[in-house]
Formats: sequence, C-alpha cells, structure tokens
Amino acid sequence: MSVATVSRVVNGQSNVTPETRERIAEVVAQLRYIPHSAARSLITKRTHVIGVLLPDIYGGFFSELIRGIDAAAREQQLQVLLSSSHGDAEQMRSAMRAMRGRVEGLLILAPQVDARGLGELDPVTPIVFMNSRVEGGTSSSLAIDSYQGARAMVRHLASCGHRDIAHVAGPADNYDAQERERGYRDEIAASLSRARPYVIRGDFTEASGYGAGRALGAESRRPSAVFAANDGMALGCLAAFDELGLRVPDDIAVTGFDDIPQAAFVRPALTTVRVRIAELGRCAVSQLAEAIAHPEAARAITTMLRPDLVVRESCGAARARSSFSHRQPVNDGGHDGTDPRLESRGTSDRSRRSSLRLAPQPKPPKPPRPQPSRPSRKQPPSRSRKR
Amino acid sequence: MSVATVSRVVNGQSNVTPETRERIAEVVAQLRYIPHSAARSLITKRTHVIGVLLPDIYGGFFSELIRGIDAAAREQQLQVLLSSSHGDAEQMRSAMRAMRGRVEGLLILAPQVDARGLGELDPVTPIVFMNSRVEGGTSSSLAIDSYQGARAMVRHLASCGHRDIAHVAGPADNYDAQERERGYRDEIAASLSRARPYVIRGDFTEASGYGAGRALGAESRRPSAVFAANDGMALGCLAAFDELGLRVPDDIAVTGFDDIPQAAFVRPALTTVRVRIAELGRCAVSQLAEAIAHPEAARAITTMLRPDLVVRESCGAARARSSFSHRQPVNDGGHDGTDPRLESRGTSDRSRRSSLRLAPQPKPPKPPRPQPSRPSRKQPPSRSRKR
DNA sequence: GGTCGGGATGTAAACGTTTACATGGCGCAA
DNA sequence: TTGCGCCATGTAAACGTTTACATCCCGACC
Repeated sequence: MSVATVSRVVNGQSNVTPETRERIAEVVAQLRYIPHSAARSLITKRTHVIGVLLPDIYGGFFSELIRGIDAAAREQQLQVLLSSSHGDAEQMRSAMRAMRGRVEGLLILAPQVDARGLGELDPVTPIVFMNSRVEGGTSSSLAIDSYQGARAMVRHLASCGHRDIAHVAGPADNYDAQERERGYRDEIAASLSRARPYVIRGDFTEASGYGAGRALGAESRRPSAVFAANDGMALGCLAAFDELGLRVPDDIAVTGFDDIPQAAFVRPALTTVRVRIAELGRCAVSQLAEAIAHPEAARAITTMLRPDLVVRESCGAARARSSFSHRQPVNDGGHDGTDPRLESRGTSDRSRRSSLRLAPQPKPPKPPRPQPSRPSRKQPPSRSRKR
Repeated sequence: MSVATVSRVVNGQSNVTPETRERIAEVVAQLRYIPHSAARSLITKRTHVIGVLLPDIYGGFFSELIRGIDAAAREQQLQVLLSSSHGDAEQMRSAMRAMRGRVEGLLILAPQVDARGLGELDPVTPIVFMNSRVEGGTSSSLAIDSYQGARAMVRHLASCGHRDIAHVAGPADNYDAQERERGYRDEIAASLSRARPYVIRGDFTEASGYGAGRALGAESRRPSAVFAANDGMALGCLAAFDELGLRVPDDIAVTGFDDIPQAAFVRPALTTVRVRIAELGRCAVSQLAEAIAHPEAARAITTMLRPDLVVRESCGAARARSSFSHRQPVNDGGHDGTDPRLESRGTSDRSRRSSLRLAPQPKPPKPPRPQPSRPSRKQPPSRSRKR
C-alpha cells in the first residue's frame, strides 16, 4: 500500500477497491492514525482556521463577542485561533506574524491602533476589521455606529427631563470611546444648548466606572444623569451609587452602552444602547468567510451597524422609547426609515422590572419580547446549553 | 542568496555576514515576507499552539475560564486554538482530529462525555482534562472539588438556620452537576437529618434557573433557601423572586456556585462557592505546558482544587463564615489544616454591601479586600484593560 | 608558498500530506 | 490473438520551511 492509496482512503475518494479500502481503514483504526493537519494544509492551502485578534478578552463585551464568533465559525466549519494583545500594536503585529500560514483570514478588533498599518503588514491574507478606524485601505470593516448611538442616548435622557448629564468616557486612545464622547458632546449641544458637557474619563473597566461614580456622587452639584461609555462602567457607577446611598434612578439616572448580558440582570436593569454583540461577531465571520471564498471579489466593504436604544429601569423613563433603524450599509446612504423597533415592555411596574431574557435574542424586526410569566416546570426555550 | 541563508537571517542566527544580513533584511522588508508557520512547524515539530475544547462558551463561567487560559497562554508565548462543541462527544472527536498537527497539547473540558475515550483517541498528544470524570488513564486532570463545595454551602445555610433548602441541579449528565447534587444530598442528610432533600433540575442556564425560581416561589410551602448548582441559575432565581415580589434574603435565601464575576455585582450580591475560575484556567495551561516540555515525565496527575465559600448578601448570614482550605493535590491525602482563609468583610452594613472588586483577585492567602472608599479621580488599580 | 582551519554560504534531505502523472493489469472488442 | 482503454495503484513532485552536511574562500601558521 502506498501513501497515495492511504490518502485516497482517508479522504474518501472513490477510485479505490472496496477490499483495499477495508484493509487500510482497519490499519488506520488500529494505529489510531490521525492525519497531520499542518502538513495537509501546506499543500492544499486550506486550513479551515480563522485568526481572531482582540485587545483583551475581559468583560461582558468580549465574552459575548467571542461567543458570536465561535458560533458562526462552527457553522462554517472553521476553527478559531485566538490571540489577545492588550491593545499593543507591536503585540498585534507579532500575533499576526505567528498566524501567517495557520489561518486563512483574520478578524481584528483594534480600537486603539492604526488599522491601516496592520492591514499593510500582510496584504495577502483577507482581513475584516471591527470597530476600527479605517479610511480607505483594501480590507473590509464592520463597525458600530457609536456616534449615533451616543446621540440617541443623550437625546433620550434629555427628553426624560435631565439637564445635567455627565459622561464617563472610555480610554482616550480608543476609537469607540472617542466616537461616543463626540456623540455625547454634539447631542448636548444640540438638545441642551445651555448645558455644559461634563466628561470624566474611565478606561472601560467596572473599577474605573466605580471610581467615576464615587467622584460624581460626591460632587456638590451632582448631575442628574450619568451616561457611561460602556455597560461595564455603568455597572461600576451603579455599585458606587448604591454604596453612597443614592437611589437609581430616583436620585440619579445611569445609562450605559453595549447591552452586555449583565445589563439586563442588574437591579435596576440598565438602560443602554444595544449593540447585538454576538451578531456583530457572526457578521464579521460571515464577511470574512466570504472574502476567503472569493478573494477575487475582494472589495473593501465598510458596514456600519446601527445600535438600538433599549430602555430599562436605570434611566427612570416612564415609558419606553425607541430609536433608529438597525443595520445600514454606510455606502448606500440614507435610512430606509422603516423598522423603528419599539423596545417597550409591558406597562405594569411588575412586568417592566423583569428584564430577564428567556428567549434567544429576538431576530431583527419586532422583538416579540414575551412576558415572562407562567411558572412552567418544563425548560423554557433556553439559550445554548451551558457547560 | 539561498533559502538557507535567508532562513538563517530570519531566525537571527549568528553565522552570517553583516552585509548579507543587511541585504536580506532589506528584501524581506520590501517584499513583506512573513514566514509560513505551518511549514515551519512541520519540520520543527513546534507549533506554539494549544487546543482548547469546550462544551460551550456561553456565560460567566466560560468567559472567565477563557480569560484565564488566554492570559496564561500569552505568558507562555502560546496561542490558543478554540473549539466549542455543545458537549457532543462526536463533535469533540472531530475537533480533536482537526487539531492534530496544529497543536502541541490539548485542554479539554468535557463534563458530559467520557474523558477516557477522548484520551484514547490520540494517545500521543498531551492532554489536560478539566472537571472531568477521569479514572486512571494516562492524562492529567484538574478539577474543582464540587462535592465538598456543595457540602460547605449547605452546611453554611443550615448554620444560618435554614431547614428547607432546595437545590436547583444542573444537567443530569454533567459531572459537576452530579457532584454538587451529591454533596447537597449528603450534607442535608448529615446536618439536617430530618429534612428531605428537594431537587429541581435545571441546565445551568439563567433561563432554567429563572424557571426553577418561578416554580419554587409559587409553591405552597416554599423553601427558605435555594442552593443553585451554578451562579447563572442563581441569578435566574434572583430575577424570578424579584418578579414574584419575594425579597432576598429576607423572604428566601439564594446561593450559587462558581463565583462568576456577575455574582458580586448583582444586588443582593450572591453568596456562592468561589472557584477561582481564571486561576483554574491558568493552572491547566501551566500543567499542559509542563507536559509538553517534558513529555518523558508524563505522569497522570490529578489535582483537585478546593473552592471557598464566599458569603455575601443573598444568604442573609449576619456575618461572614469561612470554609476549608484552598488547593490540595488529591493524592497526598489529608488536609494540612492550615489556611482556613476567612472571607469576612468589614462589619458595618455599608461595607458589607460593597462587593465590587476594585483590585485584581487577591492572590491565595489572606485576601486584603480593600475597603472601597475615597472617591479618587485617578484610576483605581484596574483589572486588565478592556477594549 | 603550501596546508590547514574556520567561517560564510550553498545543497539537499526531511517533515507529512496531496495530486498529477506513470504504470500495469485486466476485460472487451475487433 | 492483439490492441485499446479503463481502472486500481504506485511514483514522485510539490508545499515552505529547517538543518546537517558539503563546498568554497580566505587568512594564518609553519
């Protein structure tokens, strides 16, 4: 038996005698032979692996993102080579180098470094950037419209009657943080022309949000609302205010950004800007898979995902309010105007407080948002299994 | 210039003339040449990648675990090839096959499938199992002592005066779930001999915990305490009780298991069994790295990690209580008896309520647990950066 | 000045596959 | 009976590296 025949059997090719196949299969089983993927992909040029470069993987945002990426990757029969790098451009470069030859494409989330430079490092591997500053260049990019999301949130708070709205910003070198702060400032100027923006800087961690909350709560003239640039910091604020004896939303309103899973679980449930993080991951994988499958059609597509405002308890709004539409390629200009999904819950106080999501995240239009009621003994439709 | 010389330059070997080196480096930079890792590892037999097989990656437990694994991997200059598989043994097998030749070792968390069978599939790659049923076999294993943790929790609840303690169990085919339930039953029998165990089954998701909470809360003779087999389900219970108008812990106590990051953030903060999930991941990576570096010394080490009880608000205990020691190789038999770390917080109500962790998880003995106070404007010592 | 040695560079094998192509056997048709 | 063609199998090149070994050049020492 030659290696070629074995190869044919292992790959299930047809041109081999049944008894030869039988014999080889037997030996393969007995020797516990497993083909060497690296050698295989050396010649086939297919690895079925995508590389994922993240700045960090702590917190609800990233775990949710990885979940979405993983799910989509599995659907596409891809494996994921993960690498985090503290947002350091040099570490990112070295991770990219280490991935060359192992992956067929790269998914990069690099809100702090110049994405263009990264793309130029390896012009041949398809790359999809997420939430990055990309101007021109040849790679695709997928981003959240942080600016519009922030404006919508500030507009909402203003419409609730808040006039002193503080902003807990993210790291100064982070693109999303910049955009959110810019949206905050612009909307303050637009909606509350007489108010002055008040920004206190954090770093997206709960701890920094906690610190900011302590500082804000202790101020002589404390704001009536705090808009944090992400949910983690909003959670930190919540804890700080709880400790200071301030009631949310009665004494002070708190809102976040991202809609990480915890946002719905804390009490008071967090009003935030829903990013559909997992879906963002899925989209990115799809887009990358597409670019891998058809490298000839590689156009640099920049997609902007429009986030939704989701009103829960922490802002003190009497009723829910909605925002703008969901997903909108930035190039075809103009909204379609439809799909202004209402996120309103039931009207009774009881039901409004329940923000536990029993059902999987509702698919795009019109989330049915079931009233979580009837104490059923049988398992409710659960998310994917855990552990 | 021959390929050999180029290889020498790229790998920074010494026996090459400075000007040759210079010229080659220049061309390398100009062509944006990046070595092909797969080809390289084909000959060197080093990939610097470890494979991680998980049943699922949803929820606080897994994101924390991945975080620990990733951090340790980065320290050891390893990359992580991630694959989740819904706990299906067949999917696990196929993922393992796909990883052959790509990874130098495997980290497997398979609480539902027979770990032995998995190990036999590929006897050559070093494997470290986590939280799995492993008897004998040649692979190492790292596990949480779920049984003792559950007993400690029930003992604590009993000592708080609870007599009707219900248990929300995990999936029947899950090893940890089984052990926790066994611990629950045994301790009920030991501490509350006249009480009857009451188990309601969940599947480790928040949704199933929510369902169980609704069911328990509505019962004619509802229990005074609920011990959920993981924090996710405990969170679900909390949401259910909140909705039913039951106050925790006054009307009913709730406790969990794992100490996922959210546990400290919800109000009331969750009393739970701390697993030090990230550390578990780190240990597993270290152990695997060791096995890879010294395959000759490959002994099957089974390490049992001892979890700690952490008392917060949700159980209604007046003061903190501690439990047993932390980390104890199971083979050297017998506890040393030292290190009964107290987890007590400050005594004032205010400080007891604050369970936000400002500092990184305190290292093993004597967590200093700083009183989170002084509203400092500068960043508090944060966890690793986010985004 | 010849020989020896050492250092720079080149050559080729090896890693474990896949696959184009060659070989050879067999059956069938002329 | 001879030839043709098809099908099973084998051979070898190729993938992109690393590395043992060969070669070559040059300087130094005898």
